[in-house]
Amino acid sequence: MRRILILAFMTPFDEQPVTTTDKTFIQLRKNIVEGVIPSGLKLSEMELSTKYLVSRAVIREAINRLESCHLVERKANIGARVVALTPDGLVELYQVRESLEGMAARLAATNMTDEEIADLNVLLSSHFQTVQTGETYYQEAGDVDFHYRIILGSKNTHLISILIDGIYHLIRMYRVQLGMAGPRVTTAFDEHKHIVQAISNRDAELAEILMRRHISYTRQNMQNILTRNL
Amino acid sequence: MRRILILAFMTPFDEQPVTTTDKTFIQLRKNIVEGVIPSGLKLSEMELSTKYLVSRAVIREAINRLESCHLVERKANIGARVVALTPDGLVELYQVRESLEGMAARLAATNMTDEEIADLNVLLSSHFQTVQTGETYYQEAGDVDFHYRIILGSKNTHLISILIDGIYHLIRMYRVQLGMAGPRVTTAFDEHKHIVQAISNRDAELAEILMRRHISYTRQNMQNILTRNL
DNA sequence: TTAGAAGGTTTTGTCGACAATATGGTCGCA
DNA sequence: TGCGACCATATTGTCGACAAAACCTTCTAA
Repeated sequence: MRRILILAFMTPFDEQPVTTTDKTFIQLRKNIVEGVIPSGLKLSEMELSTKYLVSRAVIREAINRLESCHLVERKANIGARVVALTPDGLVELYQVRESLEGMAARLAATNMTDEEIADLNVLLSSHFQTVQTGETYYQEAGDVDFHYRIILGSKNTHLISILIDGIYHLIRMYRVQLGMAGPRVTTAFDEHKHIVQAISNRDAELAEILMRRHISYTRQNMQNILTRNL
Repeated sequence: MRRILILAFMTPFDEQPVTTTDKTFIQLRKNIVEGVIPSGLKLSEMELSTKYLVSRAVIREAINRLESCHLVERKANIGARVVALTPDGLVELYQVRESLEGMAARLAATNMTDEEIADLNVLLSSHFQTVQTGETYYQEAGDVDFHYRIILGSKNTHLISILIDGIYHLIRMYRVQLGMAGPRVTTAFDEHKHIVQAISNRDAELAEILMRRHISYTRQNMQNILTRNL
């Protein structure tokens, strides 16, 4: 049930949009992450308000939220534009991600309930099956779900907020727009497995080390693709 | 010149307020951090707009920014209230801080220019002198300045943003409202000195270890005071 | 020809009013 | 007496218009 939502919208978290601003924000974010609104573009409030059939106030508030996610940059009296994707930016982003998700894995090894860990193992099994079928879209969703569960398992609200509200959409933006369908998916599975084992053993230090290494590999992989494409 | 600003407003960074929203946001943030607007209070948009002599739209946007800093929590159709300060929240906050500032110190050891490191040593010396005079207000400002320089020295925009825009005001809120005038100031000086030495030697690993330890000590100190006060 | 100023145009910032939702109190009923 | 529905009130969400700032074009002068 919950996974269906994940696959459908790729916004795995119960951020139920209640106001029109919420809906507009989520729609804009989706379009930016997926490149429908291209990187670097100036966001005109008037234009967007006619396009999305809402008032300028709604657009303004949505843009403010996008700025909080670091998906757009805003200058007073000038306007907002979608962030540029650069190799340096990718490195900076992954430096932060490595540190924070390493920490998340460490905390998760201590703070996840036995039930949550059991669920994580179930997820890993189902992930293993889809890996064998070779459906990259499902793999991507599975990967995101895996990381999200560990982040939530840290039980640290600040950490969760920084990662999920703050940098995960940007990570996905790099992935999608650089065309990372991922030759690394199958190898990443083994890394996931070892991380889950460490968490199951409540080995916090090892979980952190393995997670950092896992993300470091991912970064190297992305950098390779990035330089190859340039 | 720059330090005068720091001492005057305790907002050490060139966030020049240009719009009235900027000014209102900064004013509200200051009042929340310093407890003039008490923790847990509901923020009424109408009330604030009459109090600060600006329109509701300005207040709304300011509140949105406060939410981005995690200084208020907002619920759709209900409203925003100032965050509560709890022992658990403090621990979570410092877990994140330790990880991120440790990383900042590591990156700073690599990325700071020789000139910036020289400036940091100058700051340390002047800090040493003020420590001897025993002026806690200056000491606090000096401490903040020290940490800010290292954070900026990391040259990682995400890290800088998360720490300075995101969690530093909340840290200061805990400090101010728990009355941390700080018996730890003088001992902290030695820790600062060793961190600067590591950075001067371009020893990234050591800088991270020392910074993490420094922040861990600070956390323990605050937890002691917090439990003592309860 | 180019640099700079002036004015018109476009865009963002701010405002007050209306619509929709939540809150609080009262009444009725079991 | 206690619980739930209903209505009045208050608060937030959304909108369109006005004010102010940035931009673009054109014109002038060195």
